[in-house]
Amino acid sequence: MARTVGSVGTKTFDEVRKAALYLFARHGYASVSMRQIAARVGVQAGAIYNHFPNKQALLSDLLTQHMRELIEACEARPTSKLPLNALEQFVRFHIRYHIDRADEVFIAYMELRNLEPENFREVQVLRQRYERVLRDILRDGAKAGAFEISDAPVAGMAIIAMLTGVNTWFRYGGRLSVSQIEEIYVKMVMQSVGVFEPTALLGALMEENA
Amino acid sequence: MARTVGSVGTKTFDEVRKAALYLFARHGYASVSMRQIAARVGVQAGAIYNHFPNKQALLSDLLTQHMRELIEACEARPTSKLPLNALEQFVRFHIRYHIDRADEVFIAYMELRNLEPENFREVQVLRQRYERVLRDILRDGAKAGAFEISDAPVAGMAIIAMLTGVNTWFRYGGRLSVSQIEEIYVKMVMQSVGVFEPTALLGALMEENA
DNA sequence: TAATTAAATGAACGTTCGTTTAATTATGTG
DNA sequence: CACATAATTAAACGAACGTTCATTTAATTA
Repeated sequence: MARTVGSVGTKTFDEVRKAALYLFARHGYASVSMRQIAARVGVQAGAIYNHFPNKQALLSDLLTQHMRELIEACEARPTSKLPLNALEQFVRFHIRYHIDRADEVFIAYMELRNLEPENFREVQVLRQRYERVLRDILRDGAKAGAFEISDAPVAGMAIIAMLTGVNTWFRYGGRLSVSQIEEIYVKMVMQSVGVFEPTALLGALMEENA
Repeated sequence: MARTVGSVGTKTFDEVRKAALYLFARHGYASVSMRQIAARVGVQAGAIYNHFPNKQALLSDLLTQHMRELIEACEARPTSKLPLNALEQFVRFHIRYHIDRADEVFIAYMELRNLEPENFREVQVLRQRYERVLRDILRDGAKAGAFEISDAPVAGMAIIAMLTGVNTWFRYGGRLSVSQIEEIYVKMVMQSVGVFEPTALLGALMEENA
């Protein structure tokens, strides 16, 4: 096997992905050498080329794979017909997923510019598909009078930025639990779109984690 | 002059800073070579070392300088005693400043990890001083009953992430003007902390840009 | 005008980079 | 067990990296 991302799922393939993810997230794509990745796997640099044609393919694989899994998980999330509940469910999903996959999320934002044009476009399309989920919830909710927002696209970008920002400061073992953080963000997002009364769903979950 | 950041304010010094800012923002610190920076200035790579001792000092200078100017501008912004107005003024300042200095803001977030420990700490201290401004507004406002927030530190980080996120999508000449974007974000932030009625200040500015 | 200093050049330094190649080892199938 | 194939190693490639340095050029001061 050589010159292509083909040995999917084999032991070394997965270990190379994992090592690259770890190192890219901590030091950045451009600062990490193939030799460093190989050393972390316990192998020589040349061995990586049996699983990935080059360094760029390794980055591209990590990013597109992450975006695909994000979308897949997002489509499998619980969703209500009520815009209000749908938004809350999206927020909970996004916060949880982005805390669980901190490294993947981080490089998906930081290393976009190190993707060659074709790979960049592929990731960009996937990202836009994800952002559209929230934008549609907001648009439908605004149309139904459930939300008080000036502009659904901007509101969507603002909310995603707010939520994803949790990754820049959250660390396990800190002052707040994941559940507590989730509640804080849910409340802020709901309020930001003009929803002030706790919903049944919101109220029940706040009791649960009180 | 050599081996130190000493030729501050000279022509080439400023041009090197500007070229580095431009290139770091677009391609990332690690991906930009001293030769590329020099070429953009119209000079040979060695000439840069008459103004900066090394590449790291160039990055560090850009980041600390940016943070200092941000804090200086922040301290010069209009500020009300009323938490509600103070928050609105902070939001307007932050949005404007971060749209005006897109490149500086971008590298201040993206290239932190490429700073050596000592330089990193310096920038981090400045960043925390800035974040504290918003946190104090939120804390005081919450104490006075002006805001409906669960946790001032988290709310502060969430709001800053939301506002700074404008840099990832805003481009001049787009669908919305800077003023319109400012209004949208002001409204979202005020609502996110539980403020729903347009204030006098908010109302007046919305009229102005209607 | 002469002396001094600053700035820039152009070549070179040692090192590291991503990647390739030939030889060797491991693996799995008849 | 033999044999084919896949995986890995160790060495090497040319290119590019940050940085240094002797020297030249330009500007300033004496």
